[in-house]
Amino acid sequence: MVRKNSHDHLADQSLPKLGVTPYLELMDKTASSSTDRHSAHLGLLLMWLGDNVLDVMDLELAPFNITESKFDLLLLLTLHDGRELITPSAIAERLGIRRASVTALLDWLEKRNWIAREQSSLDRRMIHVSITPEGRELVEGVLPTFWSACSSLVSELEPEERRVLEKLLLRLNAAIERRLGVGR
Amino acid sequence: MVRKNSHDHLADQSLPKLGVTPYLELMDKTASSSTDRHSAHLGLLLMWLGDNVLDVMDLELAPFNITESKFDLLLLLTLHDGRELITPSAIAERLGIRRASVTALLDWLEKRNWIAREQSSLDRRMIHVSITPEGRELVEGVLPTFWSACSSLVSELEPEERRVLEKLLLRLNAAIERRLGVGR
DNA sequence: CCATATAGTTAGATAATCTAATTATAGAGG
DNA sequence: CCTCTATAATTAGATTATCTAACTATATGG
Repeated sequence: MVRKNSHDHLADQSLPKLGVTPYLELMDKTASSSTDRHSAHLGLLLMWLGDNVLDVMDLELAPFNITESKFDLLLLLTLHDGRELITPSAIAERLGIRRASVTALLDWLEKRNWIAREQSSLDRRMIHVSITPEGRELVEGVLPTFWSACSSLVSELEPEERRVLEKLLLRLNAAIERRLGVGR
Repeated sequence: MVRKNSHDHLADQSLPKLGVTPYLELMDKTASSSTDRHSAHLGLLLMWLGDNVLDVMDLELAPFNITESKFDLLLLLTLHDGRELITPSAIAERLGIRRASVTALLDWLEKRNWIAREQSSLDRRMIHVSITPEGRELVEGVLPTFWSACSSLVSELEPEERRVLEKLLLRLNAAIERRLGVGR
């Protein structure tokens, strides 16, 4: 959600950076007694980081005129390509959104000729969604940037630190996916 | 972005969960030679986790009929309250969005009487934005849930692991904020 | 063969963003 | 003191990503 575009003049006025301290003071006054302060502090940090991470990714993909969500869908189609019949319903279930929302995404991608819809001959209520050669070409063009953007997120850390972080994030993510009922 | 609401029947058809392996295979084929595979893998995981973390937070705040973005703004006003003059321009700069977008957010919050606008007497082009007693009341009502939601994100980990994670996330976040030119 | 369930779409809404244009005010230079 | 330009905020109009509810077409079980 955070984005800063160049032109359009910004205010001279600017708010001083508070850092995390005022948040922690507020937490002391307002958190339930059953809430662990250290955990909440870490969770807050994780949320801020999550926000920033998604901003970086959208910023990196912006030059390709595609958002992370749409690219994610094309990647899904790429990875399942040829393996199973992909329907809008299945996509909706996987992405955790409504079928109507998938229709909108597919309309957008189809208009650019990156995906194709084909009526299933077995059950004519169903639509088979597939990525087109042009879609595959786009994905191929974007992927090197995508991977380097992923990698740049953690370039700050030493190899050993990355191994430690990976173990921790895997566990956190598994727990959260269980909670949300999603998963890739 | 991922949300699953109850009613509305979902497809029987469902895509098998692929896990991370096909992503890594694809990475081997499509990443630039200068991209470190382990880093990219970790970054991918960080992005997925970021997405899930934001979903959890919005899900936890949903019962209060406020989104994370709007709550974030109210929190900003709370923390700066009385300290400095807060203008729409300053908010736009801090949140990394345009002034026009801030106008829309403020309209929404003002309609609910959670913030107030007052023309500055020093420079009558400027608006002083402040949180109202009702706004403060809302924030107080939401904060216990907010902190417990933060804390729940990392409840999976042991205290020692949390300390390790905190050190790593602080460094990652500092680097990313520098890159995006944002910060709290 | 009909009732009901399912797949997908359409219509219409909301949220969060954007750009470009507009209005009002401030301030600087002649 | 007047005018020009810069700045603050808003408005108008657009896009993206979501939602719910209603609709259409098809399948299937009794």
